[in-house]
Parts: sequence; structure tokens; C-alpha cells
Amino acid sequence: MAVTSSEGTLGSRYRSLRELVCDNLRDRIIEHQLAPGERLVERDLADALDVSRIVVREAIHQLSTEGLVTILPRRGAQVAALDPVDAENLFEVRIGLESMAAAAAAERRTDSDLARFDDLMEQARAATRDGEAKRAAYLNMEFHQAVVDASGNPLLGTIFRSLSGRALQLFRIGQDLDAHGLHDDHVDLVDALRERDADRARSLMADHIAATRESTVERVRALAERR
Amino acid sequence: MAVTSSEGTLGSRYRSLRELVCDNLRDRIIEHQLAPGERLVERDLADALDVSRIVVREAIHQLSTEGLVTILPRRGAQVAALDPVDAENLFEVRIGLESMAAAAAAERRTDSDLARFDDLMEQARAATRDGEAKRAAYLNMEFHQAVVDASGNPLLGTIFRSLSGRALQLFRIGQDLDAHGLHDDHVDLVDALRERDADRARSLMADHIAATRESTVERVRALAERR
DNA sequence: TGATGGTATTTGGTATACCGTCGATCGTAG
DNA sequence: CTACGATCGACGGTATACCAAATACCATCA
Repeated sequence: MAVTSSEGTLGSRYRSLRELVCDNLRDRIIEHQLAPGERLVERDLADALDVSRIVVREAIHQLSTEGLVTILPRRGAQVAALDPVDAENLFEVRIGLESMAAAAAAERRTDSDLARFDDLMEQARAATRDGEAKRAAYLNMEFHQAVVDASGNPLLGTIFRSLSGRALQLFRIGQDLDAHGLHDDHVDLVDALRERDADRARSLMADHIAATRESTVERVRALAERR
Repeated sequence: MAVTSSEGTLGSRYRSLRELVCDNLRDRIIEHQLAPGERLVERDLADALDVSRIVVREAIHQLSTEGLVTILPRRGAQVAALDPVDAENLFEVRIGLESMAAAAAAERRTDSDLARFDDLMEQARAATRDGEAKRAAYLNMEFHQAVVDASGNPLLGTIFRSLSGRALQLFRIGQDLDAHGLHDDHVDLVDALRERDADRARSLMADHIAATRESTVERVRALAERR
């Protein structure tokens, strides 16, 4: 079982089987290949992925802490439902968390952070231009992750990471949200970060997330009612 | 193996072995019976607790997501170190998260929330008076949890819960911090919540946590240097 | 003294089996 | 035809045993 990622960083970039399975399931949930509400049967997944039940179990538990999977005691796991209220709550938390992170990042960001922001923005713009909606969504989320990481508080990064799966699942519902407005927001935000303007970074981040909230929650609501 | 808790809530309040082991380890880590840096050997714990290795494994992974345990790939797990910087980061996140929650709670709290706040405050005061430092610490944390829960955003509650173990571990280092000042802060906060004053609740919460931060981080630093 | 090689320990992962619970189905009684 | 109850199968929760790989420790040798 080859686990050799092309990542050339020192030492072998080891990922445990659990993480690999976790990534696999997460990706399929985000892409709605595993539909909300769908049951995740340990034995079936273990057979399909050719790993042991234990590994699948651990992956499912991990995903449940990310909110992508709901576990009903003694009855198994299912893909988390797409509930408009949950979506609202997620955005509320993101606004609080990320605007705090943006303010901190404005004060603590390094020049290489700035370079990373620019790089991710440019890649996202290219992906949007080329109609690669999935790649664009992931890159935009990576941009947010980069800003949070630049806050200098690793705990913030960890928490955000555990939320980003759910956020991506929401973004990947319909087609692309207004990717251009998104890009412009990011440009402004990076400008504030570059000038170390903490207050502006904070409010830009809050407004930016609030803006995407509206359309996203609306689409979740539409999907929920169509059912 | 009797798992019948006396909890009379509808349906049996089922706790899996994994959760029981998790609780056991968490408690011992918080109380420093398992010292920071101490190795957690799966087989030993499994034997000691009379459960299988699998269960211990899952519990350890769970605790690592709470930050109470550090996992080194292929080398096992150890109780998380007490690092002053980590402590700072934890408090920074708590300030952001809980002041946001306090503001929301001011707007959404119910009367029964208020009753619960009063109850927990009173119990904590009694515990402090009786010199039950451990009980007081847990009750104070439960008070914070109650405020976060009253925000009406379950996601905030989940995130806070995953942080509270680490926070308790920090609080249980030396002796009691200034429990009376703590109590007074809580009284003021509840007053703001009662009057639905979101801004006051937010800033009171932020100040309150910032106040406990100083002394706590200081003690962690002292402990780290003594080593 | 320092490098080297071997050995013991421990994790990561697998296979397998058992039990208890839950949900669904089906049959029977009213 | 509905309602209730017994049965059964599916699946999660747990235990045990085992293997492979990697680390840490220790002893030996140059």
C-alpha cells in the first residue's frame, strides 16, 4: 500500500491509514457523493476501501468531531444533514473566530505570510477563470486557513480546520457563488493585513463572511425545502 | 458491566466504554495524577482499566482533539505539556469565543437559563466557602459552559466543551485562584445577561477571562521554569 | 570514547469472533 | 383491516490474537 505522497519535505510525510480513510470520506461528503443523511455502515466501507473496520470506525469518529457525520449510539453513523440553522450557526462562529484571527494576523503576519496570501488568491482567481469550481472553493478555503494560521495562534488554526470541512460542504451545494466578489474581498483584506491595520482587517473579514453567509444559507434552505 | 447511570432522562443515558475511559483519563490528567509529559502506553492502560487496547486507543485520540494529549506518530501518546504560550493561546481563544457567546446569550437567554446561572454560581460559592477547590473549579467551568450554551448556538457549545478540559488542567495547577473575585465577576455578568445588555455582557466576559489569564499564565510559567 | 549493531518495546494495523441492541418484518389476534 | 407482539437479521461495541514496522535502549567493538 503505497503511501508515498510526492511531498518532498524532510522525512517521509507519513499519513496513517485512519487519516487517509478520513480524507477519502471527507472529500466524498463535501462533494455530496455521499448524500446528507446517508448511512455509513462500517463493514461496507471497510470492504469497499479494503481496510479493517477499526480504521473506518476511527475515521468516522474523527469526522463526527468535524460535524460532517452524525453518530447515533448503537445505531451507526450517517452523513450530517444540511440544516439551515446549522449553517447559520457555523457562519456565526466563523465570523467571530476569523475576524479575531484577522486582527491578530494584521499585527503578527510576516512577509512570507503575505506572499502566501497573494499566491493563494492568484491560484483561486485562475481556477475561477478556468471554471474549476471545486478547486476554486478549496483554494478560497485555504486562503482563509492561511489568514487564520498567520494569527500566530495555532489553536485558532486547529479549530478552524475542524470547521472548514463543513463550510466546504455548504459551498459545494449549488454552483459557484459570486467568485469575483469573493476575490475582491480577499484583495481588500490582504491590503489591510499588509498595512497592519487590525481594525480594518477585523471588520473586512466579518463583512466578507457575512456576505457569503446570506447566499449560502439561502441555498441550504432551498435545498431543505425542496426535499 | 453496569452502565446504568442514575440519570433518569428519557431513554437510557448510554455511555460507551470509550467515553468512560476518556472521562477517566481526562479527569486524571486535569487533576495532574497523570503528569504533563507522562507517556500513555496503550497496553498498560488497557490492562489497568480492564478494557481492550482498541478502546484505549480511541479514547486517546479523542483526548488529543481536546489538546490534553499529544500524539507522536509511531511513538505513542503523552500527556500534553503545560506550555505558557499554549496557555496564552487558549485564553485568547476563550476571550474571543466566550465574549461572542455572552453577547448572543444576552439576547437569547431564557428565564430558565438565568435560574441555572444562579444555581451554578451559588453552588460554586458554597464549594469555595467549604474549601472544595476541585469542585469549585469544575462548577465555575460549568457556569461558563452554561453561558455559552445559552447563546443558542450549539456549535459554540461544542467548541467550548473541547477547550474546557485544557482550561481546567491549567486551573488545577496551584491552589485556588482568587475565587471571590471570580464570583463577583460572574454576578456582574449575570446581571448584564438578565438585563439583556449584550455589549456589557461581552466586555464583562472579556475582562473576566483576561483577569484569570494573568494569574494562570503566570503560574504555568513558574511551573515550567521550576522544571 | 564514540560509532555501530542488535534486541526489546510499542505502536499501527489486521483478522476474527461474540454479544447485545435496534429496527424491520411478518404473523396472529381482535 | 388494523394493531399488537414475537422473531430475525443487521450492525455496532468490544475482545483477543497476531503481524509488521519503527523506535529506543543497550551492549559491544574499534
